[in-house]
Amino acid sequence: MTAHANGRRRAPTIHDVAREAGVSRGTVSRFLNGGHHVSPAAGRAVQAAIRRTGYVVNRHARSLSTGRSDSVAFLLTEPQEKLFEDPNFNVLLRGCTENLARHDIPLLLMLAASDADRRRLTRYLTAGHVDGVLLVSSHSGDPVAAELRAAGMPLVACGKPMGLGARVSYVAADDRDGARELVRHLVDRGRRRIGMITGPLDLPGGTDRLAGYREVLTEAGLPYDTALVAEGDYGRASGERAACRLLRRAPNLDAVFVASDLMAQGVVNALHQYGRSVPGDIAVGGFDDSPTATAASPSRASAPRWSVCSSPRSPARTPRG
Amino acid sequence: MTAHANGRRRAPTIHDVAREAGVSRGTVSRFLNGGHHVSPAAGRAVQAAIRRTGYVVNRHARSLSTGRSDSVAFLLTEPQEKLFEDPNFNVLLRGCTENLARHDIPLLLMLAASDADRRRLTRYLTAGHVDGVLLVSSHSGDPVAAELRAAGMPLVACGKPMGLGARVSYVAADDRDGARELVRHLVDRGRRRIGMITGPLDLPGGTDRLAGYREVLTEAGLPYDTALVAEGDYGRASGERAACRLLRRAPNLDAVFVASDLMAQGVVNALHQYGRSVPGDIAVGGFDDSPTATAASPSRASAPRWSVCSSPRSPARTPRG
DNA sequence: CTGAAAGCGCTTACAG
DNA sequence: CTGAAAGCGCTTACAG
Repeated sequence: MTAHANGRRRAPTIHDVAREAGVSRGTVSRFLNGGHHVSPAAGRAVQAAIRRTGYVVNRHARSLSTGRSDSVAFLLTEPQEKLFEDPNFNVLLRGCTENLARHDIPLLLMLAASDADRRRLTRYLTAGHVDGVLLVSSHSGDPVAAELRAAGMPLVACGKPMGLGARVSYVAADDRDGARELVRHLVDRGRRRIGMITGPLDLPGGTDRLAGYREVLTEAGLPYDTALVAEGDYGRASGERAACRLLRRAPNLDAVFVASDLMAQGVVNALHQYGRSVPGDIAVGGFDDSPTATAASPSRASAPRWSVCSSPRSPARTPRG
Repeated sequence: MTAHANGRRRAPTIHDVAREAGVSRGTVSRFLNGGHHVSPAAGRAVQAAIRRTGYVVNRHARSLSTGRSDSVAFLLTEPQEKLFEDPNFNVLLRGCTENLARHDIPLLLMLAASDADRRRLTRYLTAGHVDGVLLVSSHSGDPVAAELRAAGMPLVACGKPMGLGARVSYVAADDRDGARELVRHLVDRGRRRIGMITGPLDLPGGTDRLAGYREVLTEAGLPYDTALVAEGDYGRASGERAACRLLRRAPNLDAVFVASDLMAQGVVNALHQYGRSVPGDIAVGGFDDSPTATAASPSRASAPRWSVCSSPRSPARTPRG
């Protein structure tokens, strides 16, 4: 008696359930929405009727009536190759999907590559088609965040959004401390000439991880030598290039802290090409704790911690709130 | 005058547009749906009114009325770690999202890990919440395909679904020919002891790529030696293990055709550990043409072709069809 | 606790 | 070409 989508049999509605249960549609609806003000007997009747008819709520009708969409957007505002290449992205996407599914909230995946996309999507999102937005972007000056914020759209950013007048809630890795842990690990293993390949230094992930690195060196009584530091962009290729620069400037390197696992892969490639063994000659530590890293040939050493920061103005709230 | 989602100002409706344009709601709606039976003058008036009011269609209302949802599900029915690790997955996901966006069709991402998930999602999907399903799963005996098919849900599978009573449309790589190209390339480069690491041999991706490999060897007058063939599961780790087996059985190997880029990474790792240079001592060719591969240290050699196969019973159709 | 009824915003025959 | 009106399936005050 299941309802078939493409309509052989008309899908059962709340009306059918009501008739079957011998109650009014209002009662069925109340049962569906928490069962408040529904007698136990009526509740049982409705439940049975739902089972018999194979009723499934029509979400469009519900949304029209309530004004909620009961869905959330996962918005990528990027030159997307970067993010799709990033193993963190998958972890994030999976985690969001799974947890929303638990609340019966579908995840709409949206990509904004061009400015035209950005405008179109901002319009779409603020038109009430979703109840909230998870914003994922690597460059944190993203205008979309500000626009969505201005339109009053509930929003959580992944990564600390910089230079944003209106503050937004965000979730980010504890960059400084994660870096500290990893560099500390290298020091404890006896490494003394520890280089670093940073992320872009105009982003918190770049500066904060560098800060953690410097701190630990200082604490360990090791010199901070700028010849040992090179900047990358988190991509694999940039890691490879940065490693070459580092090797030229400091051939006696015995370890490198790399600000992303993806760059770390490039670093390992480069070191192999230069005939250095890893970690024999040079230890390599990558930031991210990504699946890629845990599976990579020299196994991982780090596990960054995560912290949730809610801005005072816009506390994280559930879409259903 | 933009409509704000969380309701400071009530979002403008078709009604507001009609009033503003001096026409009826029916005319506005007709304009919105292709502009048939709308005079040029009325069309202009409506267009202007839409701009002035900042009107955006309420999709829930539209869906309730039309019975269409104008959305498509991207369904992953897997032990998901596997797929999320697979670089092909991202390519697929991005391509689908981008192309659907062009038709204003949002992509709902859904993951089915457990059987409970599978039941829940099948129910959700067949309840008419989406117009069609893109089914992504690696083991092709997936029961979900059959269920969705039986419920009359428009469906396209990624990869050839095996052993499915009801045939479904699918899109798949041209496994045999892609393999042929790559192995031919290795032969042309003068390699003579070419090994292969296959995918699971109970799937077309496993058997067909192996078939392509055998064919080219035969054509090139090279012997087919089972000692040179090992089976993997497409994962990185399995590539590493298979490479070790191969090296033990055939130390004089001078090339390996690997049935996935991910396994190929594992192979390269293993070869390095055994002190073999790549591609100096041993050439490695991976199937997939994934970003990972194109960026990897020994650069790529292959580019599999794609073929679209529509089953006779269920021709691929657009959700709007 | 329960029912009758209005209303959410749109589309679509149906008359003109 | 255009308007008036019914209808999509649900929720939610409002009376009882």
